[in-house]
Amino acid sequence: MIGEMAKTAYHHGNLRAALLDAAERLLRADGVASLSLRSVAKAAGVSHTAPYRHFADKQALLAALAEIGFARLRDGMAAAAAKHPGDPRRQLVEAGIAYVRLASAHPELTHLMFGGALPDDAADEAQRQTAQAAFQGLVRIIEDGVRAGTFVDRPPLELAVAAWSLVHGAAMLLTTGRLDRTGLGRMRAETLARRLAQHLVDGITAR
Amino acid sequence: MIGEMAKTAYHHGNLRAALLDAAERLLRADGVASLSLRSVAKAAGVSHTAPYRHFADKQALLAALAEIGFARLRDGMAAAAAKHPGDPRRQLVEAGIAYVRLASAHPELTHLMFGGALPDDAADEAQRQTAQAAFQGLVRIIEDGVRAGTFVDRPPLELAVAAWSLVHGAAMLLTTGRLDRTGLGRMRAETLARRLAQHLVDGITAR
DNA sequence: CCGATAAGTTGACAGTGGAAACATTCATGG
DNA sequence: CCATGAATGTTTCCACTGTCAACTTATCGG
Repeated sequence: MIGEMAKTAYHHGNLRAALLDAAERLLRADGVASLSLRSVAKAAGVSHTAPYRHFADKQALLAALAEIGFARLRDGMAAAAAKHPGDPRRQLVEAGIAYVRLASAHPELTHLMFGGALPDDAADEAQRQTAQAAFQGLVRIIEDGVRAGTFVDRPPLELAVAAWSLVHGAAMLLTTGRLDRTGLGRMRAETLARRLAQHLVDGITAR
Repeated sequence: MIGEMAKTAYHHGNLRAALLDAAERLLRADGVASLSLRSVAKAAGVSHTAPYRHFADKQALLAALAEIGFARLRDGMAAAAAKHPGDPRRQLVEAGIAYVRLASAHPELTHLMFGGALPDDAADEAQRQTAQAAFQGLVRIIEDGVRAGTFVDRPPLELAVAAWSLVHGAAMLLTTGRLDRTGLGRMRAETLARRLAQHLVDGITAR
């Protein structure tokens, strides 16, 4: 522990992490619309331009926050796969549940990650890679399932996109309150996810 | 044509519609992040506070814009159902295609409608009803299919939410560029939608 | 015709993201 | 051990934003 953690102990200690932490709290509390760089700085106890020593601009901070979310997603996918080794169908359902659960536990962060609030190219390379890794968790489950003959003989990518779309759509509809009027909005996110995922698994199971 | 169109012909002609039109153009061009009320007003050729004569605030204008999008979605769902009368499976696939096509034709508007940019309660009652009507298009297709024994005997609402989630997720992933790295991103939206929808239709078809 | 009112304008204000110039602190090699 | 340069943080400033209040103008019903 000589010099490797150099970045962490300057003036503030570890402002970068503190800013991301404050930003996530404010995001959860007030939504992305009313999250200002200045409020983040204030919450972290620094001046309103201090963040610029750690992030190129506001978008960069939000992108870093989004990447944290993608990393959680990636870990959730991996954990779901590890939970039912050798059983791709259960793995897939479990992954779907994890996806929806994470999203509904952090709705505002999810909207930041996927809502297009990052105007377009704001996604840096690191973020894209982390997001890709999360998706690969699904792809791997499905590749295994196709190889084992559990799932239909279709391009695994296509099946993975179908699965991803389903759980992603459910997550987004849930977290934006679009299901509130349907009577299913009050269902526990996990329960809903399990039922929806099961329909797709039925659809892609080899017959 | 005496007095019923009273609201349309004052000073500007029909500023409300002109504002929504300008807003949609700017939205498409620059994204939601850089869409300012002032730029909308300028594009419509009026002063920067003129919009307040027609919308309570910026959120209200955006909400009205979103409702236009939901109305298109509702009409698209209805048209898809009308295209294959008596064949719920094709109706459902067609509805999915229409959904994804509309979204990828108007990505920024889609993000406005679903991305959580309207902070929370900004959805007025009219908008919620229009959105609900769009969803009902799906529900009706599925109710018919369940009644006819085409689809599995599950609550139609549950099946409809599954279908909605799938196409909605596909639309969001497509329009946020999340599929670009997968190799399926370049596929025509309609083709992708058809394949994905087919998997779900397979899943909910009675066996 | 005329007054009420809807529609649009002008000017102000606080809050925002960001740039520039300045100040402070650290970590290190002479 | 300490000066020096880079990393970190602050102050000040600016253009722009959403919104409010007060004002002007066009329109329509009596």
